Amino acid sequence: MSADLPKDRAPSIRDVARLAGVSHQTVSRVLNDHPSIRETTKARILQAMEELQYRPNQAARALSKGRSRTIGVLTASSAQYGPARSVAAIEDAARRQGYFVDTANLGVADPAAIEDALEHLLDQAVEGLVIIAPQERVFDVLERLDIAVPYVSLQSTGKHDLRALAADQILGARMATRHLIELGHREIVHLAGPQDWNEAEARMRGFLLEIDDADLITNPPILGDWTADFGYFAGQELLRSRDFSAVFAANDEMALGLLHALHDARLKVPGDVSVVGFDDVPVASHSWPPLTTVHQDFDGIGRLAFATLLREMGTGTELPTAPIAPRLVVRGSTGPVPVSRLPLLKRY
Amino acid sequence: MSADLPKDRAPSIRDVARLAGVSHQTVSRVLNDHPSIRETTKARILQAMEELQYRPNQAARALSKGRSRTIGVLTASSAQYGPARSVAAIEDAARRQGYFVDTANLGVADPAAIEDALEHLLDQAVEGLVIIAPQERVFDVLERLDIAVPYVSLQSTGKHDLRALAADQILGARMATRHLIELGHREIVHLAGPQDWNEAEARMRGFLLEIDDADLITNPPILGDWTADFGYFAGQELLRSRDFSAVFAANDEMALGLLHALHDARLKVPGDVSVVGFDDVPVASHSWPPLTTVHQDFDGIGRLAFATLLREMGTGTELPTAPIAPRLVVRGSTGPVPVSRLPLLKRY
DNA sequence: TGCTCGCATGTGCACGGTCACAATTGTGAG
DNA sequence: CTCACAATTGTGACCGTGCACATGCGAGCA
Repeated sequence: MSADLPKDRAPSIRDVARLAGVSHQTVSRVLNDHPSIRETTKARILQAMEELQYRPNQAARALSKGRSRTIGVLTASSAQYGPARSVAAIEDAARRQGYFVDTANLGVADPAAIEDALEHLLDQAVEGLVIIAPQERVFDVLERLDIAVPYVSLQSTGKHDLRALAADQILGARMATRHLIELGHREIVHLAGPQDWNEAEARMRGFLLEIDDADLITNPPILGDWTADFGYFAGQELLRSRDFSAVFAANDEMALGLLHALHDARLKVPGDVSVVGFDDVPVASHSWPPLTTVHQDFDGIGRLAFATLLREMGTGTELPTAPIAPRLVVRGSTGPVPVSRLPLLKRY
Repeated sequence: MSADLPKDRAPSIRDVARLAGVSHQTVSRVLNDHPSIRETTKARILQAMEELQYRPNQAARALSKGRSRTIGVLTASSAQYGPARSVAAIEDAARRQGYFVDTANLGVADPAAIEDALEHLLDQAVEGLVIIAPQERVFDVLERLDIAVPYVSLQSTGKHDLRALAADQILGARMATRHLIELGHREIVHLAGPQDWNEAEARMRGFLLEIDDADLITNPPILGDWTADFGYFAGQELLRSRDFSAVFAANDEMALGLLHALHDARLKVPGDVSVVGFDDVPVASHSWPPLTTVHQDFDGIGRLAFATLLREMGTGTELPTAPIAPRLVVRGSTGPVPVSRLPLLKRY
């Protein structure tokens, strides 16, 4: 029978100590797995904890240790498949290590909003940050605020690569582009992501590098906003104005919207136009035709991000830095360049 | 010029107090907007804070006030569009009110994992919980643990409706089903979600109610797992074994997978088969044909969930409880029952 | 002038842990 | 049996804030 006088507040380590007939410090030792404690004492204390339904107070612990065991995740458009998936993986990994995860979402990404979200996370005394809002502006703010905690970033580019973890976007884009070139396509359009997104820029760079290596020419890419709606309208526009036999879209959503526009125009995919996406979202394999795309291991990236952050934070075990390779998944939306266009090719 | 002796630890209110020449309590009053403070004093303190880059310590505040200003979000499959969207909305609303959001993801949903995730959140002394893992098991665990904090649940059903906030799933399902019936369909198949998901059950119930009201008969629904892959395989199976002219899928992903199977079989949608989904994910309007589906306002649901939780927690202002109505969006995947099937209908 | 009252501010402790250090008990060798 | 030393346990201060309760001070009033 428990003799707990309901003191309305949660039981503390001293309450446990009293019940077990020891000092509060001994209880603390049990909590922290201190080596020298007599087994019988430990058992008695554990039982007292059980009886009182004791639960350690994280705030008190954070206060006295000066460590919050919390990491912050800053995301943009976290409703998108890739980021959402990575966030879930990070949370999972963090929880396994006893860390808490605090998230802040960026609706609009103007500097004020970014700073606001960042301040919010810093208020919580996070020990590290994961940035999944890979926009250059975010890094500018990060540098300006002179953040005291380590951070890593998902999705990479240029100057911040030391802290960036991601599938190699440039390589992925090159794989997609080369695939189209190998199928004989010469007039390839790139439907890019928003310019201020690092990964959009990296994919565009990969595309241009590959085009260049093949001695092809291309029109300037179309700058989109990642959405299927944009892909649809861009497709309508393209059909009206340009001559092309293949499109490399910077993500699957835009590719799917594009597919819609092509269907509307009664064009055959891949008979008339080939389409490649990027990400390999779950429905990509069920579009009509199934979408050829570049697969990324979002879970793996998330896990790796947390592991790396842990290392940066000084805790955590060293782990082999497995590079994350993107993978081209060839499905039904790409095929040889249409025969009708072959004569045209002679021009090049 | 600041005269900060770098004491390696973050500045506290006492440091600010010393610099401003007041007591720590006066600084605390500034932080908490206490009414009686001389303007000049307040200004002096604010400047001292600025100079020291002072940032209040949440852990200390939580400890002394006994309030963490943190809410917990328990999600299952948070990478799915709807939940991800609602979570983002919740975080946004919470941040606006100065609350922190701690998230725990449920990979597998066995009771041990549920309890684990819940314990994790409770360890952080959350003041409220939002459950977006609408599985009956979760509520069982919640009841068993006898949680001391208020909670609300997204997606509803039966016995927990008092705390449930969601678009009316039954109504949505009825709307989708009625739409098919009004188009003349009599052999309608329901591709349901996993039975242990409340919303899957609600949608199935809505479907059956509407079928019943129209005096139709139907085969037992097929129990799926929400994925497009399942929709695809279910479609192949259906084509092999059953006679039907329309399918109501419990979510868009399964509907899209089903569409794929129908395309593979060279069937026309909606010429041969009509398909309705549920959720209205962004790509639903760009499938081929564009998917008729039931739209839910995930953002609104998330915001309402947080507002309600705030009310339950005793803070927060009363707000009009706007019921969240789902909305049928008719697109290209549904049409009149095929002429070829009309004679068959005479049987009924 | 003395008293009350309200504003502005200060003092000291509590919150629930951890840390550094002291005290006590147990163990084995000589 | 005694002593050195390790194992185990206890004591008190401290982490940064907020609360309860003084205290000082000027204004208003009899």
